[in-house]
Amino acid sequence: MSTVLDEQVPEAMNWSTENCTISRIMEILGDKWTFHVLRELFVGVRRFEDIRARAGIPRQVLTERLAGLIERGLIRRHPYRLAGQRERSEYRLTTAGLDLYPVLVAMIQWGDQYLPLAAGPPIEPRHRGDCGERVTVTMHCEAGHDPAPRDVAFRPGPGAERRK
Amino acid sequence: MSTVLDEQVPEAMNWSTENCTISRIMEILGDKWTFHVLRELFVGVRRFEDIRARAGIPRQVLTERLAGLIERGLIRRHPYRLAGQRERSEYRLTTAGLDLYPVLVAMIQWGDQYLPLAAGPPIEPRHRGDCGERVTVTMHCEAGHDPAPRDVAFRPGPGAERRK
DNA sequence: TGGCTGAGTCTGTCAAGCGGACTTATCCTG
DNA sequence: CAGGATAAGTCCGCTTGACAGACTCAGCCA
Repeated sequence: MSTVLDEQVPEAMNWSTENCTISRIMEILGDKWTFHVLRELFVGVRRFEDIRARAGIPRQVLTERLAGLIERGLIRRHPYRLAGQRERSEYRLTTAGLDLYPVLVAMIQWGDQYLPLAAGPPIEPRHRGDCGERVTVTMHCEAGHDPAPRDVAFRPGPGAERRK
Repeated sequence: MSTVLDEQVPEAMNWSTENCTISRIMEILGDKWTFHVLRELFVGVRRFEDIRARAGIPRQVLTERLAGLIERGLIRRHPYRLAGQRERSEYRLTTAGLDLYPVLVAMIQWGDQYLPLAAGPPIEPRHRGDCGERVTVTMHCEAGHDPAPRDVAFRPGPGAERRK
């Protein structure tokens, strides 16, 4: 069933994609290996060899992705020294990196719903310390509602630019 | 400043990455073009040529990404016909696709904080209809707290597998 | 002195992305 | 009916990046 329509241009067609927030984030995160690296750091694996072996990343790619994440300010190098060994580096999330938590939690939540495993979720975000309960993300608006996905829409904001 | 430590293995090292939820999602989303396509669909741009031109995707890549998203169930083809033209296809988000809203909102929220534009956000998630207020995501745990990023940790869940 | 180890660098191969040209199907106009 | 327009692709050759596997380097230990 196809409906005959008069041309009705979606509002978004008038706005540029040049400065879109999603694009600018994708410059940083838009790559599967970067996300694998972040996952390792989020679960506490911080050393080159450990990350490489667990995530299965080619060494060269890992080197390059770590450098990119440092440059973008999501992680920092932190020297450490095991007893009887020379000093080496590990990589830790900065505050900016840690603030990606809601993104990761939202993804895991989606994955648990749409790509579930018979055995249950392999990884769970939890409130640290005494509480220990599961953590989820929800959307809510400034008027205090909790809108469902269908009730949310992306609109151009003050920084939107018209297209040429 | 580096501290001398005894070897202390992060707990995550014991768990397999094979079935990790993040990895499985990255099979679907872990690619910058896929995200660009989703952005277009989320803002209401649904036709091949419009998506291609706005996102700057090579045609071949777009064809392939749309096919992948259909196969994964995030979007569906929907025939339409403009007055005086032949029938063509457009692409729409399924419920599974729409349920990525919290992920996109979380990303935009991060981007607005760490990659801000002088002119303000170019795109804003808003509650549709009468309300119209800005939408944000927050993390909260089942005990009713709203933990900060530093107070959240990923732990192995029931589906976690030990590493070989 | 020689060996071990973590953290890389180097090298050649191969798949993927890329821009630009071409194709196809259907509609409208003359 | 011929010709032109257009959306949605496909085809082509070039270049870039991923990849596996070998090699390097620095400091520690025996």
